[in-house]
Amino acid sequence: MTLAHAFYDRPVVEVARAMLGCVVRCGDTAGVIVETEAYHESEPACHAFVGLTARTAPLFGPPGRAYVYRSYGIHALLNAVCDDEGVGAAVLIRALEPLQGVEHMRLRRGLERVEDLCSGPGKLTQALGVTLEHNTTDLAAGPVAIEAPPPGWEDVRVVVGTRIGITKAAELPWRFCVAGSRSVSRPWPR
DNA sequence: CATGGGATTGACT
DNA sequence: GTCAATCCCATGC
Repeated sequence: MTLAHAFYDRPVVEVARAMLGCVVRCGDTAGVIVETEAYHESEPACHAFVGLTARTAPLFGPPGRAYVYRSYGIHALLNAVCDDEGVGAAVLIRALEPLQGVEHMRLRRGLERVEDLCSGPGKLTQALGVTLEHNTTDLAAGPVAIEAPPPGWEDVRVVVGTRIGITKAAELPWRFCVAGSRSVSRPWPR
């Protein structure tokens, strides 16, 4: 069962935390979200900080859509657009624990270790086959879909920390990890 | 129209 | 620990 649009239509920090334990599915591959970060137009680390442009338009669109963009000219990064339409905000999905289609992930990644398949925002898109083509697609309907937590993932313990890889507004505690997961992009903060 | 800088990763010292 | 790869796009002249 995919998450309804209403799930995303609330403050982005709240959604970022609630997305832990949920499932991202694309084709025959799927994984459980174990790390997220929140981004909001009010702070300069968010792409939407510069206002409405061709690039940032998806961020201001209706909640529950995907925002996929190219990072460092190489990687595709997957976000879920949140908050009311007209507000630029999204949750960056930073890491998954592989759930289904592990062999397909290994093929796409060229790696064997399960912990290395989706332990980073650029890694998980490669493992699941998420590309820029999926930008603005509906996360409640697919082809990239987000589903409610499977059994055992409904009430995960959460660790909060500061966001990674940014230079602006780096002090905000808007990074959320599942405590104890070995698939996070970096060791969870203490 | 030219330029600079990333919400990263993997290879290498 | 360091560093290059690589390209879109926001910004400034």
